[in-house]
Amino acid sequence: MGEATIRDVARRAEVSVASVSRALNGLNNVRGETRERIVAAAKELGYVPHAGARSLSLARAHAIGVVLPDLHGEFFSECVRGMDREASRRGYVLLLSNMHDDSEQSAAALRTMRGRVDGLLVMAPHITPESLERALPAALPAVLINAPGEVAARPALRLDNHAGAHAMVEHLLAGGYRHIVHIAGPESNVDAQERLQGYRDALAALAPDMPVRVIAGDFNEEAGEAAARQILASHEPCDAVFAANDMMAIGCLHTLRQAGKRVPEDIAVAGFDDVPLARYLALTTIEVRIAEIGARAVSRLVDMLEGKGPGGGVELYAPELIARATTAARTGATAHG
Amino acid sequence: MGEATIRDVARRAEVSVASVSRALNGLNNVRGETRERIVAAAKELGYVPHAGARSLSLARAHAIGVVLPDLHGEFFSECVRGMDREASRRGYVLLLSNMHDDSEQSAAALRTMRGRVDGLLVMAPHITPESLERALPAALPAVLINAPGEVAARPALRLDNHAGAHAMVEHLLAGGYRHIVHIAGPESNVDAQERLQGYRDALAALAPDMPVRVIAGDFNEEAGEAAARQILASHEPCDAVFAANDMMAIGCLHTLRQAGKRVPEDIAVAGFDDVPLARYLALTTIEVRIAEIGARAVSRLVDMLEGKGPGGGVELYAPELIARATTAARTGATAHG
DNA sequence: TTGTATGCGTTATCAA
DNA sequence: TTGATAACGCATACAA
Repeated sequence: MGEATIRDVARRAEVSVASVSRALNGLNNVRGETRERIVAAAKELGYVPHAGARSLSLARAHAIGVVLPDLHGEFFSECVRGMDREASRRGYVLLLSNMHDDSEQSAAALRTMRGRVDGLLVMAPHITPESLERALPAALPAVLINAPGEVAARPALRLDNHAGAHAMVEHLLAGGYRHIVHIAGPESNVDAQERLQGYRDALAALAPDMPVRVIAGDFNEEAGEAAARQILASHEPCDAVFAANDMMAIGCLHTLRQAGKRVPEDIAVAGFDDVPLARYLALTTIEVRIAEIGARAVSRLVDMLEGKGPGGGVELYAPELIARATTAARTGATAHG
Repeated sequence: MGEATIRDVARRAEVSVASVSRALNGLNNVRGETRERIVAAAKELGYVPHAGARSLSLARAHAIGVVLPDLHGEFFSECVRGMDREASRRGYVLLLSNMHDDSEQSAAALRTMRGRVDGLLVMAPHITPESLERALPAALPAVLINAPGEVAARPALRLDNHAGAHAMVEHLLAGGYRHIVHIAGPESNVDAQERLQGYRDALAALAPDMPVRVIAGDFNEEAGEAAARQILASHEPCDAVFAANDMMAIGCLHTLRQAGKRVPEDIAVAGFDDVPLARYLALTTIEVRIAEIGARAVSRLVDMLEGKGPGGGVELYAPELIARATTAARTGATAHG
């Protein structure tokens, strides 16, 4: 009942399995006529090599394990899309596993990868370096994406959140905004941490006299709405909001407008990520080319696997600011407002 | 250098590999004291079973191959998320492969799955049943999602596009709209075909005196923009547009508004899919619970693999209409206009 | 150029 | 209760 094996092909072509293997793998030490017979037999039987057996024999699975957290939709798919594109280009398959917040589950996810993949791509913005290092099989090559801190000299790709946040604060100041409030992401999330720090540092460097004001959030839209209500209720001045991601910015935007505020005339709003929604709402944000990062991560990992590169080092990806209507410059504003 | 194998554990515990296998797999025919020694040795060596070897021996990989087309972002991720959730719940891993339009690549994608997975989940709204049947390994259980036609009695999950489109036309007519134009999706896409047919059938059944007018599209925003321009330039009456998906509806919506049309006062607009954007633009649409479909597909496949179900048959998923502002009822409208 | 035999890491069968 | 050993499907060193 099962599929044809290499032995069936050998029998049909009246040769040994070794010859079949050689012929089908394109080795040159096989006579032309023999090869033809083998190829014909394989075709007739619809023979497809058993990848599992093959990888056991070769000690290469030509598969890459991908461990991602529960990302926001668009982000997740774009990342996987970029990875898949590069992986299939280089002859690898992707083994996917969502990593849930539970670090126990994460470890289990990593374990099931053993013996199925040649290397790992791990995005873990919320796991401590220590527990990540513990869960990561030492012998398995891995590329880390947006992991906090340095993990055991593993090659890593990181979004330059700090630079992005810095650029955004600079942009707002240049537009004439002075009292910039930051809605932060989850404290345990390294992206959120770096964006917050970028905000702080930019303010300290470019407008040291202006107040630093941070409202806690969790990357969800509701947090943005709550922050907006807090800002509206407060008596402290605020002419611009910089949220740590677009979803919070969007929630904030809506709540402000519903309360009768004009954006950006009364108060500017900016986000981070450039989700598709951002374009439609004309929300100023920071573009994160996540698909590109995913593809690059695969490329680096495959280079390692094939001994083509040293692998080491952290690569930083600079995101780009997309200025839109929600932060249009105040009339008469100058760069040094 | 490599990871510890079962033999290393056996050596360390001073038992045979057979005992190690038994102990670690929870068989009861192993003495308590022996089991403890084995477990201890495994832990000390950080032993993790080699899934590849295991699946070769068991003839079960505990992996599911997922072949998806190049879906719109949110759709793709939601689908995979639903699948992953159910798969990990039932102890399976997902092997992912984007299937590009090229049917050659698709066949290749399916081939690389052989020997790695126990079953297949295939979403192929744009491949003919014949070529899909040809590419599908006969011996591999598979569940089809939104595949055109019946493929070799494979169990299938399908979105009831026809019912969704029908419901939308009914909704528009009830709102007092009479001249409803449909912007179709790609001709080769079965979802698009069914939505178009639903539109035709609903109109024929509920408003046979009203004109059927279809503008060709391709599911992209630009097609919606082009359709809007066509509608604006035309002298034929049109008070509602029903696009085969949200992206085209959104493109249409923007172009109409930019041309000074009021929506829905001058012309109503509706889509299909309920992408996140739709909510923000208050676009009436049809909600497609794609994650649920993905999870259900996994569930059915695993049932088949574990002999728990017959598997056969086509399951239809009824989508739900989400009425929003872009199709608000005309003042004074009645259900029978 | 071809075939034989061994190993990849596991599980399962059969004896002991 | 344990151990030796034959699969699983393939690739490859070595012989012929």
